[in-house]
Amino acid sequence: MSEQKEPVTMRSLERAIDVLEVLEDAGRALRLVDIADRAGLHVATTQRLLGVLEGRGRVERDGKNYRAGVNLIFGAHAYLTTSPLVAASRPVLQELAERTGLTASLFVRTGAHRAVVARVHGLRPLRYELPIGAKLPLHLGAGKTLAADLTPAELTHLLDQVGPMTDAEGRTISPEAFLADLGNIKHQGFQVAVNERQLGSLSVSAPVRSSQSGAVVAAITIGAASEDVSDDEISGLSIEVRRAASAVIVP
Amino acid sequence: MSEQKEPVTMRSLERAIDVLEVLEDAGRALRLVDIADRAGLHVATTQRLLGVLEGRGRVERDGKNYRAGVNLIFGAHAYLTTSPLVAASRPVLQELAERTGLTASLFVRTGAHRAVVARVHGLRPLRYELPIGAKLPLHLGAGKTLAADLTPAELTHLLDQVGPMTDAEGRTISPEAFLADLGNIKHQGFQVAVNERQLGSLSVSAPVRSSQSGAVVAAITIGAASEDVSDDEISGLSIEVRRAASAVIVP
DNA sequence: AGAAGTTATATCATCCTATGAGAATTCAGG
DNA sequence: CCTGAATTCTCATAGGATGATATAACTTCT
Repeated sequence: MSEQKEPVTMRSLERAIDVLEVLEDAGRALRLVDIADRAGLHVATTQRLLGVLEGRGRVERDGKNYRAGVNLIFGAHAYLTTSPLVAASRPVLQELAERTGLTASLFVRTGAHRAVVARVHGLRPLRYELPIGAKLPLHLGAGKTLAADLTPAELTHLLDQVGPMTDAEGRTISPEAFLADLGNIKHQGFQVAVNERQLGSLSVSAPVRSSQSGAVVAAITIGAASEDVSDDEISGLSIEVRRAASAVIVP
Repeated sequence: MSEQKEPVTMRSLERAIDVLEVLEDAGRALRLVDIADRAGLHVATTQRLLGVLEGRGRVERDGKNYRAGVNLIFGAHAYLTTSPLVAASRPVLQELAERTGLTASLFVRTGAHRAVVARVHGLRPLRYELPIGAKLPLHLGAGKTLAADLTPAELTHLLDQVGPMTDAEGRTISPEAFLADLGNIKHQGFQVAVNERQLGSLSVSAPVRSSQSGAVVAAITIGAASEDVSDDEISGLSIEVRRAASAVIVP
């Protein structure tokens, strides 16, 4: 097997995206050398790329510090307003938030991470803010629901991409424990996470599947402060979440 | 004058951005030829660019239809969390929304358009949704507050970039009327707009200026349903908005 | 259904453009 | 003020992006 037709490639464009990803992941303004360094590019090349991106409003700078530019906002808007998945999920999240009173979210996997792409607050909002567009790991909370569907090969690849995994309490998660967890989640069809990504909070997640391929394309999650939810409420919540997840029809 | 040092340029990257902009402005999935057409590129070139962008999760496709991809969301998140302007404005918008009970927004100009980059709802929320990332014209509503600071040369350029201008009621706005409006706004230091972009709604805007250059870098606006605000309330609101706009300290 | 017209995908020789070394300049900080 | 580091600029070269062309897959007619 594997007569993999090699993917299309364009060096300059790939590199421009590398630069953007550096800025996106940095979370703060960076100087030229830092960007060049992190992207693994020559300084002159990096400068040229940044120059073009700046000219197009996709990068901004204050003096010598570069950061993400305003025009990047239109891409996100376009994604959110044209994605069939997001459109199909919105009413479902709405109803889920109403029925449970909790905050309902939709996560999408992208590479070795996941993104929050939709969110509806319930009556008891969480005290921490998790804005649309946040990039989160796959080994914590709802992430595992997304990871559970990966092939062994993809999992191996993921494991050495992310390096050592830890939870909110700083404890190390061994690859074995992680894989065992994924197995359980896959078997159960949903997942409960307590104090994983965020201390004092709890989440219940279930996978959203493509109606034709059956592949997991997203996860629906409800989140709450640990103290707001008793142990015996959880099974009821898991039913709600699973129902919601399967109510999303995505082609 | 005009010893303009010509800007850095990289054909392939510029074209990739052109393609992205086409998708961002389309508001729906497009087919290959349409994209090539709108971007003014050869089909083969467009296909190659889309292939790379898709490989990087910045474009997605269902069959033959291309649309914006998930990974674009991280760029917006990065902009919103690292822009000093947005950070400085947030608490001000918060207070403005509380004091007036109306929805307070921050707009930034980019080229011949403006973007909603921050928004805080007051007690009486508007009935139409204007999500973060929406791209709006400069000739309506708060747009004019941003346009008022442009140089004559930039205005001329703007005018033939946008073509014929109309308002929410479909009436044509002549360039002369537009320029006259800008003059008034510049002179007054704030702006009231009724039924301009959205029928039945009203907005009051004021410019946010850079503390060193004095240039207009953004606009703060409060919006309301026309019926919720009486004529004599408006001058009070304009004071609030101007105070808010000048309370934003941006380097 | 079948044909004509579109659209998408694949291939490849050519020329143009991105590249990175290097020099010049500006900046930071001791 | 001086020194090392970071940024900006220039340019020859190699290597990659380009688009004409060809083939295949879809649409849309009659």
